[in-house]
Amino acid sequence: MQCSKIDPVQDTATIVSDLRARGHRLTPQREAIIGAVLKAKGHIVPVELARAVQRRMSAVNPSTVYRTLSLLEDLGVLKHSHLEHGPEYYRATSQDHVHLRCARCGTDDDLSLDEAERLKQLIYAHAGFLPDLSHFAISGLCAACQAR
Amino acid sequence: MQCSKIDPVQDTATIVSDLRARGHRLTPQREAIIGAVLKAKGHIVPVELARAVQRRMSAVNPSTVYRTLSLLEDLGVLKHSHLEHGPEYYRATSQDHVHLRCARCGTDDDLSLDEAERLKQLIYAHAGFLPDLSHFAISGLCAACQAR
DNA sequence: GTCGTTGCAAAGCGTTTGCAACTAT
DNA sequence: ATAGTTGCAAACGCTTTGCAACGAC
Repeated sequence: MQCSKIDPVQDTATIVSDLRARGHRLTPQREAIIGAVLKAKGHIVPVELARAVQRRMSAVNPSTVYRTLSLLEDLGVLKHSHLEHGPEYYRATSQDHVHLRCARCGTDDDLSLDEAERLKQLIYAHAGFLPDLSHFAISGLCAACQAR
Repeated sequence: MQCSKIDPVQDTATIVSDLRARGHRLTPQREAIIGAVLKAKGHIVPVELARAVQRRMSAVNPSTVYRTLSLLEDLGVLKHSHLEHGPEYYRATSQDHVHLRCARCGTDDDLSLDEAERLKQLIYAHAGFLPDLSHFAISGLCAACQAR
């Protein structure tokens, strides 16, 4: 229930030395990609990053971008997210609800309408942002799987 | 621990008559696909549904499944979700945070750590489900865009 | 010079589309 | 008989992979 993770500032220098410590090399392409990654706020969508990098550096092959992203994941600079990969369609009749899916056992559950409403309020209280909860999935661990 | 879902029952019969009302036809393939859609709880991932249908009915072409899903969307049986399409990677150093993205203007915002923590608590209170908020994006409308 | 890295091209996967054959009505 | 539907094959966009050339060290 804690979320006090210290956020070590990750600068190019640190990443590059981690890279070298593992016997990897710094190439102009990697420099550009790392730069783009650090500049990105929030999430990183591979295709978009690939395009962004290519805009700055004429000819970086997409495969290089993909390979570098996965290298950065190995180095611990990036993490892969399965969270938002998912559903494409949902039943039109279903009311706003928040779907909970256990990442380990795959069990699905929903917040009650009341709980969903409170969640909505909580978010709305932040600068009046109105979330679209018409369909919403949150990944995590169910009680049973946490115990294991 | 179940929540009260008041899911207006959408049965095959209703869907089929809507279908016909629009001048569409009922084929064995569509029957199978509709059956699978109704059986699905929660979200529907096209590829998975396609495979599920093919398991039951030897030779349904994937394109038929895709076309039927989009037809069902036209009929209002399904809705398309853009919500969870997105990010693949996120910075490993970033703290748990909840990302808010305005669907209209694209502005990004984050809940404060405190707000994120309360959101986590709220979800945790439901059957002890521990959400993974390490990276999380919620779509909706920012205050400015609601006004427009 | 070594060996990690790159670009290229080909292949993979999910999805879309054109078209001729089929079939529910 | 008349459209709406289907399967097939081709095409598409994103991603991965094998391989030879390249270049950081």
